[in-house]
Amino acid sequence: MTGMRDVAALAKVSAKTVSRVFNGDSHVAPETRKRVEAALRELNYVPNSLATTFRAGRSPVIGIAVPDLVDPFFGSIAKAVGRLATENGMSIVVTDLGDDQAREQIIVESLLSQSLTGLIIAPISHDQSYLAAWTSRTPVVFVDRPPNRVPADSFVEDDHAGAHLATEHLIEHGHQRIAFLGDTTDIPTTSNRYAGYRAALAAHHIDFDPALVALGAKDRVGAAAALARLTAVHGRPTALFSSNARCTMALVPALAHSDLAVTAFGDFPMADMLSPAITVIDQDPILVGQLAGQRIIDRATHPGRRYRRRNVLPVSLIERQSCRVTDPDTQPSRPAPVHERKAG
Amino acid sequence: MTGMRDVAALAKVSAKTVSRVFNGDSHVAPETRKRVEAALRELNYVPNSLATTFRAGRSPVIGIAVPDLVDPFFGSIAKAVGRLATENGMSIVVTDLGDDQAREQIIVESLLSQSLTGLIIAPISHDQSYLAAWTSRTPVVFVDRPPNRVPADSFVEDDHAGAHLATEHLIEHGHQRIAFLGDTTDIPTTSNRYAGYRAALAAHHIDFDPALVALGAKDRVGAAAALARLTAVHGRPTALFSSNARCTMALVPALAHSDLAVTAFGDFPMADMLSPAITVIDQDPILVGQLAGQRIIDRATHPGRRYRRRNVLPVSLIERQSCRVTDPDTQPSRPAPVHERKAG
DNA sequence: TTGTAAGCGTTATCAC
DNA sequence: GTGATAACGCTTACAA
Repeated sequence: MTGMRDVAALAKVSAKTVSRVFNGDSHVAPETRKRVEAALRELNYVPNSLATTFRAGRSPVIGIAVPDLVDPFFGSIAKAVGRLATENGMSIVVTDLGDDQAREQIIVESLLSQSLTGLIIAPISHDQSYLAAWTSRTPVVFVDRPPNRVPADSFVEDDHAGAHLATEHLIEHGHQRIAFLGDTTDIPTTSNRYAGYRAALAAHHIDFDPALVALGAKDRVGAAAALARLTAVHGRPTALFSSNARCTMALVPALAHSDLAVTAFGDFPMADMLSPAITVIDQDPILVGQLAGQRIIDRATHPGRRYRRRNVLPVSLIERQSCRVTDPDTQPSRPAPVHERKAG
Repeated sequence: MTGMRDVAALAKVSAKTVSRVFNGDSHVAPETRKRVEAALRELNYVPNSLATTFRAGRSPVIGIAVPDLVDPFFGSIAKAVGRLATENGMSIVVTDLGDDQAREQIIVESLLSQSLTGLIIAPISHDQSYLAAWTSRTPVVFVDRPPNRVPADSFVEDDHAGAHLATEHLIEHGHQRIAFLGDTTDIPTTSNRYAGYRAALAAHHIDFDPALVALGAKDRVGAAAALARLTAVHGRPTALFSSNARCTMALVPALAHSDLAVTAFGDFPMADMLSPAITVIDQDPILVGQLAGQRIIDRATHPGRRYRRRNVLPVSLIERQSCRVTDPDTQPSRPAPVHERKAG
């Protein structure tokens, strides 16, 4: 590989002058600059970014750790951060945390040990206190899920309000026996939504029935089992609130054989094309990614400045048909927009 | 940050010995090793990976450039490579190429200038000759789409056979007027599938009708327009082959108002839950990712060795209902498996 | 305006 | 078995 020394030799200047020219330093004689530029071009100089990065002491890279990269929600976040990074001459390293909570710390610390410009994380464990040792060196921003046992920036959706909205929507459609479906209330996202669900029931003076809470719906088998348990309950539910998109997608097959009205937290591709089309709480992953990425850049650029730590983004309800399954006299509205799969 | 010199001072040895201990070199007296290990632990030594990487001259990172990270097909590839990378102590940098062909080279070269261990790419342009300058330093593996104007490893699905299979399947269901839907035959993936489609027609002595080829179906609007054009044709089609998952997803809304039988190249989440469930050619993005990632590792580990450049992976047909829309007397088979959205 | 020297943290070389 | 020294390619500090 041809380095600055080679260019310097060809242009008959010192390596430092080549550095100056390459980095646009103004204190170079036009004459010299021209010679150096010619040499740069002739040798097709490409800087050794490993050396530059080493010298700078920090890598122009934003790390992203999410539970599941294939989930379009997290995929969109990564994509949005990626675009922002590219615009700022940086790149992104992406890690899939999977679902083994015990591995989170190892994976994340291996990311952090790379002297990144910043880290964006949607954690899967209940304790990110291990981050405390890193945050002074590397800005960390939480997305979708708030930090546990460590102070850090976060951009999360309004889980409570969204769940309240979704549950209330079912109540307004005349339902009183409304089930809650989730994977695990272990993660704050789900527990917040659970709280929102209960708050909506309470606000409408509907008694909460623990028998209507079904967890473990992380795949199709689990969702079918959960649904079976629910319909076996004495005083079976007439409606169901699914607390996240993954559950909802897992639920879809079982739903086909059911007459439950449904609202769900989180839109997903094709949700509007199912029968019935699913009424959902819509989030904005692209915005989340943009805000989180921008925060990393801001923190890295102005280390001193103060920022709002906790940021809650509003959500909205997209009404489709699934909320009125047992409410058939109402006109179906036309399908509302859904996140489309598209590039760019 | 505490470095090897600090550890060395504490353990009263040289930095080199610390390096030896830390890297498990056997030529260290047990006595010394113990002292050093204690010091390492006491100072909580974390190596400066920037320095290590700089010294090594190459970054333990696999680059991935795909058209669209949110597309579950590419997302799965990235995820599979990521797992492999983690298992080998590496990470992945991911870039979304978007759909601006002109930017591909800039984006990819900015990746390559980082001295990666290797690059996995699903290109969007027609010319990757710019890679020639890099391949001697960095192994490059193409996925999903073969290289253009540059020799390189590739792992692609059997586009021709898959399209042939899908088209033939419609023919076997009694269709003679079969349309081809795509975004652009510009990319080899689609043109290969187009060829497979035509070959199937020819094999069954069905005349090819150019009026039944509809392109530009890259989003819902485009797909609806394409479908409208097709149904306006004299001797309108009774069936349609959609040449990629993106088109198919875009087509779904329009399909609801149509009686076309459909087969499609590429499975996607919820394809089995639509009405009708879409019969698809199934690919295996996880396998693609594993093979491509392994090839990068192999090439990096054994630079001399020779490998098979062109690798074509078999595809299979998953029969659902959409292929028999105008063939209603046949029994619908039960839904076949689909790539589920799941972590881990 | 330009060049020299030093150093970023790690590891390879080669003495001891 | 252990350590001094140099080197990776670049940039900062300082000198000329």
